[in-house]
Amino acid sequence: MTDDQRSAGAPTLEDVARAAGVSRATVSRVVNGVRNVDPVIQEAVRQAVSVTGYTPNRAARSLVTRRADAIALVVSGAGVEPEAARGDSGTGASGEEDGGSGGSGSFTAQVFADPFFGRVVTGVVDYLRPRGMHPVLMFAETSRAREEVVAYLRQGSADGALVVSTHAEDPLPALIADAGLAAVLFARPARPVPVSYVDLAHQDGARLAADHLLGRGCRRIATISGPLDVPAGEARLTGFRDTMARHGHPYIPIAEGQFTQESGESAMERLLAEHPDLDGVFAANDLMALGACHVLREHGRSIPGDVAVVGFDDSSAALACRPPLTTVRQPVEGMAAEMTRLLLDRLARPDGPVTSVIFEPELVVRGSA
Amino acid sequence: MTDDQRSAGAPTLEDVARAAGVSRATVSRVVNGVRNVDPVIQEAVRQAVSVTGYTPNRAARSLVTRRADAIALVVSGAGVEPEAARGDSGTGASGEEDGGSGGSGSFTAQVFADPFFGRVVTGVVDYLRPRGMHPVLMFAETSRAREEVVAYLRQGSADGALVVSTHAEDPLPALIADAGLAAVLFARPARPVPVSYVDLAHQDGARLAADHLLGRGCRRIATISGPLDVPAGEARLTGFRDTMARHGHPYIPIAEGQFTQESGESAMERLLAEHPDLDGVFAANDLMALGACHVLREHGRSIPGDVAVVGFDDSSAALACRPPLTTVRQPVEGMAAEMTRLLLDRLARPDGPVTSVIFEPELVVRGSA
DNA sequence: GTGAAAGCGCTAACAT
DNA sequence: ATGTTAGCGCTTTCAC
Repeated sequence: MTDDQRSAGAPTLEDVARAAGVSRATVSRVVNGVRNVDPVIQEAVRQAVSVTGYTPNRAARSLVTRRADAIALVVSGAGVEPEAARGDSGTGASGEEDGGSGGSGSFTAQVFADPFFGRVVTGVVDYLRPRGMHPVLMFAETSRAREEVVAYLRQGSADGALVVSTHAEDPLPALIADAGLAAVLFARPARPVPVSYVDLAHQDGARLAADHLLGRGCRRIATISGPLDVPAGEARLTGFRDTMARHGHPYIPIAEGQFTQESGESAMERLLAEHPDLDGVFAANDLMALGACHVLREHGRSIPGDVAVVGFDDSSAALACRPPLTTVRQPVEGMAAEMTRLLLDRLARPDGPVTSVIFEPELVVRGSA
Repeated sequence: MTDDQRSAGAPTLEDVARAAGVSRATVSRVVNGVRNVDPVIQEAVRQAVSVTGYTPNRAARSLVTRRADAIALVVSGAGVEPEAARGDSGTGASGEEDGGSGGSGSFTAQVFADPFFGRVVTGVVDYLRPRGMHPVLMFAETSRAREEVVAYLRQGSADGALVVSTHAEDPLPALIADAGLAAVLFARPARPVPVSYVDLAHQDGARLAADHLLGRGCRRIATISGPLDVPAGEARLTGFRDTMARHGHPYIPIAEGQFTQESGESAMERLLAEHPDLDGVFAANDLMALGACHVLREHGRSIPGDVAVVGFDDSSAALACRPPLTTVRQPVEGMAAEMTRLLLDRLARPDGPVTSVIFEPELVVRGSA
């Protein structure tokens, strides 16, 4: 109860040492759980710690340990209008700059409009928390922002990065690798980079969808693909098309979407206009499937009676849909947790092997197909 | 082009100073943009910086400046089953512990199931980014987790906290205030705490909804409230009820929900069972309104023909609904940005006044009412 | 305008 | 098993 601390600042190791009548080193040992400390002294130190209200100063610790005990969670990719080379843009500049802030059109807003990212955050946080760590959230959709991420890591603010790319040609993974920094990716990069990643067997997932649609008797099947410059979008289309071809449907109607509900709606409109008789649709994610369902119903089609719909992801959108979506489950939380585990492993053993993990998708049958 | 750096580690101020032929102090001045440095030397130093590839070490800087240049974004509140005092729980303990991880039932997962949080993150990040800062994401649903948040701030890992409480009796704001730490809250705390906050005029929002429903001719109106132990839930109900009373409807059917789609569905079922003739519903958030719409349609009611539905928030759920929801817009991104601004202000002037900001909601008319 | 030197709070040899 | 000591890389008086 004696309030020994008189200096203004927070109590330091020195203060605790004085209170306990030992040296700084001993207090440090106790605080960090290093053995070789007399139990009696340990107890005395613990007393002193709680009496003084001591908390280790993170900066001082980081300075000497050279670890930040923090990791960055980076959402990377191109912003709105990746290669917007319209001739009418007045200001020349280097093409991409940080746009307006706060508006619902910002990259950040776009990102979180997809339930996918919330699930990634969930997986990462749930893995990190029991280990006393917390992620620093960063976005990197411009080259300037990417430089900042690299600088952030270089200055030791974080020990490594978890990178979720929204775009195939994302240069960030290579930048990080070149700088010799630790990272793990969500999804395999377009061009090989010596970095671990977790990914889903997208093609297998698409096959599950195709098999299901065919299995329930659909014969005029179309698909709403994701953006084809995103590996996941491309793989899901390929997997779907291959399976359909193998079953005697070499040509299937395709409408490309952008993984958004709105793009799913317009893709469905297009498909319906050209193929009014279709009886099955595979959308490359749930958000687009949800949009497709709206359009189908507006056109008087019952689901799954007239048209069966299969989505992908098993995100919250699958349950927001009526009927609830039959979909291909992507275990995003588990994948994000694994990604985090890989990074922490890497930090613990920097020379360990670069290993990646591929998850298998699973069909979840609900009402829409 | 001369590669001077020979020591293994990253280049330090010392290295740059040597390369530029000046002292560490001068390099520091240049790097930090302090005036009183000869332009010629400035240039020389800048050269040396880029030649050596120097990046300031954050820990060393923090140690002396006593600022982390980081802030925490904390989602606080009770986890699943706030006061789960069922007698059948085997392990006694203090009631709340960290549950399983990764599962979709975790607190983290619950939080991000609501589009609301993604919008908060968006607003915070978009405000922080141009200022070169990034938020550290933390969750605090158990008393242990709350202690960790306080410890995190006390050890200087972050300069302050942005706190979003999901629960009225959340003790975190008081804990932070008592520890003399900087914070700004999203939503006014249940019991007064000397901390700034941003909030919405919930009652005004509910009034807009009531006026709209009455204005379009609805006469048998019910409401699906939010959890009444959450200030926002309580205020929206009060505002709605008061307005209805003022217009001659002192008693209106109420079903309490939990701000989730599912709870909105069951609430709607209950209302419909007791009041099959209702022609208007106000749901205290969009997720519940979405659930209500599903149930109404399953019961053969057309929207807005038979029953008009008004939601609250103007979240992504409003557009995921068919017809799209007429709703009360809460400018979450703007509120989050303002919250961040208040915190940064506070950090810049610790003795400044504690001011809070209340935002006005706005009715967005779409198809559902 | 610039350099020298002190020291932020901590950990990790090394010595005892 | 414990204490002594030397920095980690940076900012910041204080002299010059």
